[in-house]
Amino acid sequence: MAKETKNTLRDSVYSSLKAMIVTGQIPPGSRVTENDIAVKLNVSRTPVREAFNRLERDGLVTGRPRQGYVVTEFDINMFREAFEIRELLDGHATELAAATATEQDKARLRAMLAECERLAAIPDRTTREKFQELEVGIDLHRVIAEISGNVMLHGMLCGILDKCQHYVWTELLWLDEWKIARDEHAEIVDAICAGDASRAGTLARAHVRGSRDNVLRLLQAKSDYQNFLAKAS
Amino acid sequence: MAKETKNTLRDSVYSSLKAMIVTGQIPPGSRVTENDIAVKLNVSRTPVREAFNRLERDGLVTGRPRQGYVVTEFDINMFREAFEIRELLDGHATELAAATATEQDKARLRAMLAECERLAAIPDRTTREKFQELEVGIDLHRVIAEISGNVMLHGMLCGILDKCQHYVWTELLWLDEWKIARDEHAEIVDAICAGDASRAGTLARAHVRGSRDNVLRLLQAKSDYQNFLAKAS
DNA sequence: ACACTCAAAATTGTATACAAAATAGCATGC
DNA sequence: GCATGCTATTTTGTATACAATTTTGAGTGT
Repeated sequence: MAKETKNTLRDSVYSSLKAMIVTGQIPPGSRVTENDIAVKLNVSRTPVREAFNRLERDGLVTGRPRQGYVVTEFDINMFREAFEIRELLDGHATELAAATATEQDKARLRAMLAECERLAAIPDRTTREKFQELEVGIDLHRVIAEISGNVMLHGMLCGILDKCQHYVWTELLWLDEWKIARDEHAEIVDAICAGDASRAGTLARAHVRGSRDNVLRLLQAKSDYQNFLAKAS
Repeated sequence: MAKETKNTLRDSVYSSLKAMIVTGQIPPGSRVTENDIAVKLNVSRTPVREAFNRLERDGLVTGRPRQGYVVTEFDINMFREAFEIRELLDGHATELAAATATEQDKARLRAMLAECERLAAIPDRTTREKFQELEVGIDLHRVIAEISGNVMLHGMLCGILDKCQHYVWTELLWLDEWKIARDEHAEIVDAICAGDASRAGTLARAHVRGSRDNVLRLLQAKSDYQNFLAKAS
């Protein structure tokens, strides 16, 4: 049956499908039919269709009339676009969060930071644990957006972060060199806790740019590696 | 049948419903049942359901399981949130547009400006013509976002602009004092045509702030008027 | 061997039937 | 007369049946 059982089948199917897509279980570019999913999750096509509709709205799948759905393949351009927007939104959200965070909010952020540290310190990490660290790192930004108090901003940032997460997980997680900018996260949380909105915003924007450059560097490395393999064969 | 006939019924229903909601034909806060719409548009419930799903994702209706859908009532807070984000996104999009606009793009913007002028100059305007002027004014921002070249940014801005349009049309259009900031639009287009990204961005951000203040002022006037009526009765 | 045509299979789009849940109204009891 | 509980209606959630369209493949003709 479904992975997570919520109130309605539609929501449950949506969650399952989204998880399968974001984590790369269903690889980008692969064609997915309603029937496959319906059979796999043991439900009828109706809730599956509605889940697909929402996923299409999220930009995680693209579907053309009577031709089925394809898991979105993000190219480097979409990635650049997403990070360009993230710099604006994340920066602003972090400023707002620094200005309005309560003690409870601050404790929550520090706890996430600690969890990140804990996961990073595990000696021989499984892939699952590496996933988790990445996920907490991204969740930190979601929580900051939530603390900002701007509900719309929070929603939009969550949508973008989903896509970034999808991209990183499906394209780059095979690289062991991946590193989370733990220091930068810590600095941002510090600035928020100190209530220094201006500094928090500046740090957040720099962090987004840094993450972007880091990913672009890894993509280059990946491309080089693939070229090397192609030449060698 | 449906208002606009596109490829699929779902799309057609979506367009019709969205138009009815954004223009206030279906007033905010009113409950809408799938069956009503299905009967009204002479289609089955299935495409109506899918249209509602998309509208819910757009934030134009909110639906809870087995309780039907309600046209979203925007309060002043949502309005502030939307304009806060618009200032960021619109500003950035305008900067990008100024940096990359082709001659064709510039001609398109100038044509929209001219259309705005034409509609504004009509002596005794019908409500429909007032609608149109407002719509072209908002469309100008959509086109600028499109010209920016950042597809994701364009999509997000369109979503926000839909909501702003909805809010203004349903809450404020009854006021005759409404004025479009034609001069500001012209200045922005000028800056884009001159390729002055920095100035275009600054103007755009100021324009969003100005529009926000203008709407807030009108809201205050509306509130005062309603209080006056309440006291008088 | 290649290309073209037609048909069959697969897949989505739409409609309808049925089930479950929530709301509203009515009746009954206090 | 009011409150409470039950039933009936309304409405969404899900499943399935049917229609339309696209794709694929086989078969035939050149």
